[in-house]
Amino acid sequence: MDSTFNNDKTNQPLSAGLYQEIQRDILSGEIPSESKLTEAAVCKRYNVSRTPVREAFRQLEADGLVENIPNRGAFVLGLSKRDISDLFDLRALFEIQAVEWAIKRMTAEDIDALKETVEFMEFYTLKNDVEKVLTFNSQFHNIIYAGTKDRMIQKTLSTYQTYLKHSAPAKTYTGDYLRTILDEHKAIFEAVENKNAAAGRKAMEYHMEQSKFRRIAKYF
Amino acid sequence: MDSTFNNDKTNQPLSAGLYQEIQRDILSGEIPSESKLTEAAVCKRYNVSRTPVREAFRQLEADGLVENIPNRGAFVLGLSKRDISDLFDLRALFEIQAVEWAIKRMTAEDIDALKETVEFMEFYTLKNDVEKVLTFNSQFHNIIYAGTKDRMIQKTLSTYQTYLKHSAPAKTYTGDYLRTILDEHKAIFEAVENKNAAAGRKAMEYHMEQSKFRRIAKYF
DNA sequence: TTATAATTAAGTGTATACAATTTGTTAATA
DNA sequence: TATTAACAAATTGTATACACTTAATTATAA
Repeated sequence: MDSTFNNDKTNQPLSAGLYQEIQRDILSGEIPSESKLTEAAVCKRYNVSRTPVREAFRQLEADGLVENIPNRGAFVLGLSKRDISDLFDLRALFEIQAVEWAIKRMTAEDIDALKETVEFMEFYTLKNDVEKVLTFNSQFHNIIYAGTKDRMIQKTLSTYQTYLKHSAPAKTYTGDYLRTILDEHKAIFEAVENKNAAAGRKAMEYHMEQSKFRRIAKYF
Repeated sequence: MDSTFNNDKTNQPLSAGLYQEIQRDILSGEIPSESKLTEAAVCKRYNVSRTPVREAFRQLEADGLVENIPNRGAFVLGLSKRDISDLFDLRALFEIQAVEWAIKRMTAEDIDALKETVEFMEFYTLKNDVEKVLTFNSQFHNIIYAGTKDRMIQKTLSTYQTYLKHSAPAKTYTGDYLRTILDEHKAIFEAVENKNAAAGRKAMEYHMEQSKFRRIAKYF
C-alpha cells in the first residue's frame, strides 16, 4: 500500500502511469491472478478519479492481463509458468522473423544506431555495469523491431519484452553472463551489417534458445 | 453519417460496440490513415458521451490502430498493403505453432468440437453456402486457438484474424474455392485427430501459404 | 508586409454526479 | 430450517462540468 506512484515529472495522462504500474504489479505477482480490481480501490490507492482508472483497465484488457466482465468488474489474469515458457517460444518466432525483415529494410542510419548500441554494450560489459548493459540490451532489440518497419511485430515484441522483463524474479549476474550476452548480440549485429538474412536468423535463433534457457532453467 | 450503430440488443458497454465499429471502419479504409479521430465527432455520430468514446480509443491504441498523442488526440494508423502481407506471414508463424500446441494440449471434447466444425464446413460446402462456410472456417481456427490453452497466442491470432477479415475487399467465391479450403482444413483436422504434430504443422503451413496467395495474388 | 505577442476558440484530461446493474442482507413464507 | 422476496449497499456504466493544453485568430510592433 506504500504507493510510489508519481506522475508529476512527465506530461503523460494519468491512465498511462496507472497502466504501467498495474501491469508491473500483475506481472510480478504482487496482484495475484483471479483477484478483482475494484475501480474505487485503485482510485483510492493512487488518489485519482475513476476516469483514468477505467481507461487503464481497458488497456490492460487489450493486453490480456485482465478480463473485463460488463457490470461485474476487472479480473486479473496473471502469467503461469507455462505462459512464460510459451512466451519465450512466441517471442523467438517473432524475433527471428524481425531480424530477417530488419536486415532487408533497415536504413544505413538504423544500422549505425545498432552499431553504437553494441559498442555501448561492450563498454559497459567491460565495466561490469549490469544495469547499463541491460538497458542497451533492450535498446538493441528495440532498434531491430523498429528496423522491420512493421508496427504489428514491433508492438507485439515490445509487449512480450515487457512481460518477460517484469515477470522475472530479481537476479544476480556474473561477469561471464554479461560477456556471453554481448557475444550473442555481436553475432546478430554482424549479420545485420553484412545484410546476411540467413546468418541473422541463425544468430537470433541461438540467442533466443540461450535466453530461454537462462531463465527457464531456474524453474525446473 | 448514416450510422447503423445499435447497442440495444446486447448488454455490452457502449465502448465495446464503438471499438468494433471504429476498428472495422479503419481496417476497411473508410476512415483513412493519418486522419484524426475527434472525440466530439465520434460522440455526435454515435450519440454517446465522451467517456465510452475515450475508452474505445484506448483499446484501439492498444491494438495499434490509432496513436494517442497526449493533449493532441487520436490519429488513425491503417494497414498498408505491405502491412497486410506481413500480417499473413506473422499469422502463419503463430498458426503453425498453435496447431502444434493444440495437438499436444487439446482435450477429447476439444477434438470433438473441431470434428463437428469440419463436418459443418463440408455440409455447407456441398450446399455452396459461402456465408456459413466462412463462419465455420473462423470457428475451426478459433477452436485451435483455444486448444493451445495459451491466452497470448489466442489473443494475437484472433486479432490478426479480425484484421485480415475486415481489411479484405468484398469477394466472390466459386464452388472450387470452397472445396479447396475444405480439403485444407480436413488435412489439418486429420493431423489433430491422429495427434501428429509434425503433420499438423505441415498441413497448417500449406494452408497458410495458400491463404496468403489467395488474397495477395489479387494485389500484384 | 512580416514577425511576434496576446487573445480566443477548440480539444483533451480529470473529477464528479447520476443511472443501471449486481451483490449482499434482511424479512417473509412455507 | 430452507427458500424465496424485498430491500439496501456496493459497484460499474454513462453523461457532464470544469481544468488544462494546444491550435487558431487577431492585434501589435518592427
